[in-house]
Amino acid sequence: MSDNNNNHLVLEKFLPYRLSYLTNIISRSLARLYSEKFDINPHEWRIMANLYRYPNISAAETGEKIAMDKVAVSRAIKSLCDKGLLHKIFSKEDRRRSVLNLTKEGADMYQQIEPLVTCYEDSLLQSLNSQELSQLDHLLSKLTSHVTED
Amino acid sequence: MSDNNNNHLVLEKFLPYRLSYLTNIISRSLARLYSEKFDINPHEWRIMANLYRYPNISAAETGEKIAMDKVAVSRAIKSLCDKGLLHKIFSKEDRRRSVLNLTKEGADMYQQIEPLVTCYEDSLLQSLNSQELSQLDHLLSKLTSHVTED
DNA sequence: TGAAATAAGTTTCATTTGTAACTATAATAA
DNA sequence: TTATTATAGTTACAAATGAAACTTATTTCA
Repeated sequence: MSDNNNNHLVLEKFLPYRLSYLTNIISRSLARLYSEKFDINPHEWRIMANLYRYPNISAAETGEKIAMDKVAVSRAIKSLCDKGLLHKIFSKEDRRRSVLNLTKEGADMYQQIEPLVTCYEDSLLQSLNSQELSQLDHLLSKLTSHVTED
Repeated sequence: MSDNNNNHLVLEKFLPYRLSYLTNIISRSLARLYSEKFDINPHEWRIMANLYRYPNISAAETGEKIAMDKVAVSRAIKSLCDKGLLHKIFSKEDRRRSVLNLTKEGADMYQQIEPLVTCYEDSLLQSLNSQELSQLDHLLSKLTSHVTED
C-alpha cells in the first residue's frame, strides 16, 4: 500500500479549505440572486439588510454590526446614495457621525430581494434534518467563538 | 413585546453570513501563518500543497483539483516560478499542457509551512469533541454536495 | 483655554481579482 | 487536406479591495 500521503496535508480534508470552498459557492449563488437584477453587490446588500433592521445608525455602527471595514462601508454607502437607495445625513449632536436610512426606493428594493435570499437559505436548510440543523447552529457558534477569542 | 423583526432576515442568524464570517477569519489567520515569513499568498500555498501531493500535473489539472480559476492558477504559477519554487515545462506529447513540479527549494519551503498550517487546523479541531468532529464532517459534506448539485 | 489625542468618514494609491480577448496547439470533420 | 472547433495557458483591461494618509469634528487634560 502506498504511504505517499501519510502525515501529509490533503487539501480536500483540510477544514479551512472545505469551509472556504463551501462558503465561496454559497456566496456566489447568493450574490447572483440580486446582483444582475438589482445592480447591487454583496456589501451593498448587507448594508441594506442591516439598515432595514436597524434604521438611523451610523456608518461605524453599521461596519461593526456586519463586520465590514470602514472603507468598504464608506464606498458601499456612497454607491447606495448615488443610486438613491440610501439617505445619509450627519448627526446634529456630533457632526462626524452619519445617520443612515434606506430611502423609500431602497426599502422597496430590499423587500423584493429579501424573499429571494431567504428562499435560497431555506433550500440550504431543507437539505438538513432538524437534528442536523441544530448541530450546524451549535458547530458554527462554537467554531466562531473559538476563532474570535482573544 | 416588539414585533419589529418578525419574518425579517437577521444577518447574524443567516447561514451564508455566518459561514462567510467564520471562513474569513479562518482564512486570514491561516494566511498570516505563512504570508509574511515565506512571502507567498493563499493561492500559491494551495498550489504548492497540491503539487507536493500530486507532482507532474498540469495547470488545468491543478485548477480543477483545488477549484481555482485558470487565470488565478496561471498567475500563481508565474509567481512561484519567478521565486524559484516551481519548475514548469511543457509536455512533449501535447505542447499546450504544462507539467508542474515544486523545485527543491519549493518542496523544502512547503515542508516548513505544512506543520504550521496543520497545527492551526488542530487548534480548530481540538475545540470540538469527537462527536462534534464527525458531525462537522458530515454537515460540510452534505451541504457541499447539496450546493454543487446540477 | 488650547494643544494633543482620538474618532468618523473619505480619498488616494497600490495590489488583487474577474472577465474577456488573445495566442498557440491539438482534435474533429467536411 | 484544410477549415472549424476545442483546449491550455497568457495577457490586458476594468472593477474590487486593502492599507495608509488625510480632513474634519470632538474629546481629553495640562
